[in-house]
Amino acid sequence: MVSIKDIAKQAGMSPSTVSRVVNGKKHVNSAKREQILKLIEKTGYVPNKAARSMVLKRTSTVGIVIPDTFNIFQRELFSIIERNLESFGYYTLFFFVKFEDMSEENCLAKLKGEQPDGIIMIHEVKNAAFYDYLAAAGIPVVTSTFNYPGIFSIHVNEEQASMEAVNHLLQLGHRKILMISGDGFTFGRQRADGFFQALAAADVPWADDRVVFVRHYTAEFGMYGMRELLLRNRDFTALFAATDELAIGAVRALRDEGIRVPEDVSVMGFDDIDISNYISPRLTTIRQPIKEIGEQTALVMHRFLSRSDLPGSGKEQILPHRLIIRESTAALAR
Amino acid sequence: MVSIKDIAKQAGMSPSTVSRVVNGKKHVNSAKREQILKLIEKTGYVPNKAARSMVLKRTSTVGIVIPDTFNIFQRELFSIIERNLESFGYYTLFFFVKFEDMSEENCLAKLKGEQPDGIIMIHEVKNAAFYDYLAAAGIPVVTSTFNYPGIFSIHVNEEQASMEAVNHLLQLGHRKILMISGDGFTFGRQRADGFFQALAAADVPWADDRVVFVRHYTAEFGMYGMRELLLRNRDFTALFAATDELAIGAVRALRDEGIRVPEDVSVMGFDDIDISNYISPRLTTIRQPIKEIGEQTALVMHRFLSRSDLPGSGKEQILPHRLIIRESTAALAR
DNA sequence: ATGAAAGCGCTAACAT
DNA sequence: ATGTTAGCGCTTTCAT
Repeated sequence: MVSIKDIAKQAGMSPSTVSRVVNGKKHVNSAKREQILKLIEKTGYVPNKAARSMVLKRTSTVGIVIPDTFNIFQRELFSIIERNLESFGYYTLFFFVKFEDMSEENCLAKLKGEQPDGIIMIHEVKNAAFYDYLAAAGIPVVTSTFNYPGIFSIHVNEEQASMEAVNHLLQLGHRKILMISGDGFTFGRQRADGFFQALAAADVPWADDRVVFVRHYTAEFGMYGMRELLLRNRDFTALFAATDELAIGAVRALRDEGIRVPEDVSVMGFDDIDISNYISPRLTTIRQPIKEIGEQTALVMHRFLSRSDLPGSGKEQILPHRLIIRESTAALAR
Repeated sequence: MVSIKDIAKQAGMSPSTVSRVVNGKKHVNSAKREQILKLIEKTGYVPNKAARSMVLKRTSTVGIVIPDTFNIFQRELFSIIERNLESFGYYTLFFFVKFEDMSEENCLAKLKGEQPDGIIMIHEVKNAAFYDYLAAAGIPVVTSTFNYPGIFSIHVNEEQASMEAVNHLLQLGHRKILMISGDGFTFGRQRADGFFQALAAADVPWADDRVVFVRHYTAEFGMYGMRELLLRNRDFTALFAATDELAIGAVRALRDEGIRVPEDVSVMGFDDIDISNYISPRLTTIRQPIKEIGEQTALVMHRFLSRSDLPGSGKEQILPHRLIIRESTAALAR
């Protein structure tokens, strides 16, 4: 591995001069600069990140905390964040939190060793010690797609969005509406809350057994959830699933019972993942402004880190969602 | 940030002793060891990775090169690899290659700075300089899901798998079979080759315009590809898509024209991504042994790195695929 | 068994 | 404008 010393020696100059060139500092004779640049090109020299971090006491790295089982929506989100972070000159480090005991602790230990300059959380870690450590260590944190007290958060208004989803169903004439959500994260509860609120606002009587909370927000669990609901009571005409993947699984379970979507039952999703526009029926859903969320997340982090401009007065940024009406919902027959 | 010196000072010992304890070396008085361990626990000390890498000249980090636009199959794969790598004690670093000029160079530069101990490639980088650098730098490389001359590769037999897919269609009585593949990567060409070979072996006449190569292996491009094919010639009864996502998009395009799957046209996918078993119709596809591929990839890398056991004589490991028959294919209606 | 000292590659203060 | 020096946190000889 060619080091700064090698370059210096070959150029007959000191390491400092080379360092100045590498970092684009002023006060270097332009002829020498040229020469060094040429040498760098020739040798393929690239500064050693570890060495640099050590003296600078920063790593130029942003950690992204994300569930090991990230869904398609999260996958798209972190791609966008990564891209934007890169454009600001940061490296990205992923911390995958697994669905296991100790995984959060594990992740925290890793994080301590890696010392990222900032942390973006796309996953809601349960252990408060996690946030406490970050706060104590003075590491800037931004949460994306959920909010955590005291932390800068970028997300949509989940309740509001859910209410709109349910209102869409209500406007279509549906009254007997079911919901599948998850109990894992705050957004699952928020989306369920929006569901309850919308129903209450419309004076639609509603019973406890019309909602089921499953363990994961996947198609597989959507199918299980729907089967459970089907077992309980078959008198319904619409379903609101807390994520598109859940919706896809639910549609599967419905079809397996010979129930047609949307002719017999309307189904709403949430997230508008890529595939939702291609499957049959195309899913009616709520779209989160994923691009904006990703861009804002990276931008806010950059501001924290560069201190060029502290994020606005507030502690959260709420971005607008949008109802996307497609084929999986229809007016109540008759 | 608490350092090894802090611990040493508090314990009234030297940094060397602390280092020995941290690294579980012998030759430390067990009472002192206890005391230090307690102190580490208390202070939450975690060794600084950068400092350690610098003296050790290794980072305990494995880089994973993956396309920015990774599909669901790749997402699952790298999750598995990451998990397994972690169990061997490695950190994982992701290098996302974007679909842009210079992105590979960019990625290579990053890689040089990060100095991972090994590289796992899930993405087939085009630029030979990439592989050349890795070889010259003596960094072990393992390619997963594709093979590259001279590099240890773990993958299925793509041609063979495609032939089986096509044979399934042939056995169902189909003769007029179309294909959608991509031109981006080797596997796209290999899967197309398998298609041609199977047709040739069965003496099925075939024309050039029955295959289309699209730019990305996504549902969106599957839809475009199918539309193109539909424009050319509507006389066909089956389609083989090089990935499940392509297949999903193709089914969309077919349906938009009122063509039923599988009643009018049978559709085969490849990869068996999660969602394929939930959508309608459930996709008939080829399953890659994703878990085994991921585990083997991590294991082979570990062997390279620990030198405990060099990977077997060969340079590749071919894992068995499997035909998964579901609902999107059916016997040719008379 | 333990400590002192050197050095990994780099940057920044300080000289010149 | 450029070089010299110290030091970031760690591990590893080499003494003792």
